[in-house]
Amino acid sequence: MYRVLIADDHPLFRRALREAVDSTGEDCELIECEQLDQALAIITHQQPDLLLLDLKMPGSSGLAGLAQIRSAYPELAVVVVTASEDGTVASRVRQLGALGFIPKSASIETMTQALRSVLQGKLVFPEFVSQTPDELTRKLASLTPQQLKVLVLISEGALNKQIGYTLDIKETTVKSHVRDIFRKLDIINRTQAAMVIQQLQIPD
Amino acid sequence: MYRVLIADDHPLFRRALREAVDSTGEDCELIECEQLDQALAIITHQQPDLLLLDLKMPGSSGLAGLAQIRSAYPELAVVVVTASEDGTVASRVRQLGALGFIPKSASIETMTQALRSVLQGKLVFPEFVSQTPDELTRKLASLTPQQLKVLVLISEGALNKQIGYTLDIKETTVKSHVRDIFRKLDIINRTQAAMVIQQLQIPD
DNA sequence: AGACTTCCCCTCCTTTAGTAGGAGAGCAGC
DNA sequence: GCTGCTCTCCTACTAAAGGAGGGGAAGTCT
Repeated sequence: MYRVLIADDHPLFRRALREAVDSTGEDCELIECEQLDQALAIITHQQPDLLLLDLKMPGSSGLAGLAQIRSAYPELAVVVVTASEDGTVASRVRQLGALGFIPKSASIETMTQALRSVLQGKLVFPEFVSQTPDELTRKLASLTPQQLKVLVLISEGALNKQIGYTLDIKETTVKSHVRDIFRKLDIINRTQAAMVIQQLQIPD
Repeated sequence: MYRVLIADDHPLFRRALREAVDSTGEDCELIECEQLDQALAIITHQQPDLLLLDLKMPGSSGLAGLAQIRSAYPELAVVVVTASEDGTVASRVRQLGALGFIPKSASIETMTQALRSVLQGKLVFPEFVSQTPDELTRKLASLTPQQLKVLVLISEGALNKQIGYTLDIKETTVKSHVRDIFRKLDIINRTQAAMVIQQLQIPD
């Protein structure tokens, strides 16, 4: 009995994913949400076994969300389902520890088969996915969950004080995180930090 | 007798553009360059009548470069030639005052015809180009040439001091420009300024 | 000539950012 | 137990950013 969370802002596509999950023949309880922060809340409280994640959702499009989830819940199995066919995106998804990458152009049957493979413990990625590690992704994966949260808020133009308020920590703590982030990403100020996140966005 | 500057980093495509210009039947002197800063230098010193500009060149991909050129040399005729087929990009190009938008997928004959039309004073844009003004582009177009230079440097993570050194102006002057930029763009800090530029990047 | 814009520079001031170094609590794994 | 990691918070400091306001020079446009 698996608990599966589908995170996608598109209702029709959620339906397609439901079908694909049902067709695997596994006994699955389905949960759905439309936004990344909803997904994070559900993961915390309901502890699903598998997450089907769209990379482009309102509020947070890109790999930062995946990095946050993977960092905070390393035991959770994640399969990325996205409209992007980009090879760079797929290999970064792999590097961040996702178990599969399914293009939205795939048929329901293909998705079903891919999900079956993942549930059997196999990795499911397109052949063209590069194996060579990406520097940027590697650095991103080295950040702790809290550091990723801070980084995302920096990239939204937030002040340290605002970040502290949002995460309910002191501004001095924020500064500590910021300094550690700079060191890990090998940058010197928050403007550059913001651009790291921007580079991980998924183009429309 | 027209002086035409071709700014594109792809040699084969520059050749195609040369052919297209030659085929117009106009008497044209051709100049070529591969990077945006080269283009800016050539415009300053050789004062071409027409610029064929690729949006994606090493160093500066996106609409910021076009905005800089349009702002600094409003009399120069610019035709954007790009691999992007995106409608948003095309309408922004139009809003920034370019005279034409030619997809790289077009045939040489199509390009030739488009260039003829532009030389006759016509605007050449795909039909799907939206007419409704884009807020972001409107704000960007309101910046002075120097402010655009400062904005681009901000988006590269440069300090005010570095910007002053690069543009050979005092840091206090940089601060004045920065403040004016914030007011025009309706933002409050340089991190947000950097993301404005990032949003105008051309996706790969 | 007058109005206007742009650019440059200035002072004075407050706030924010960033550096350096340390330290305690909690928690997982060995 | 011990180690290591993470998160938290602290002090004290320097550097950078940002706000308000003004002023002068050069050019353009009417």
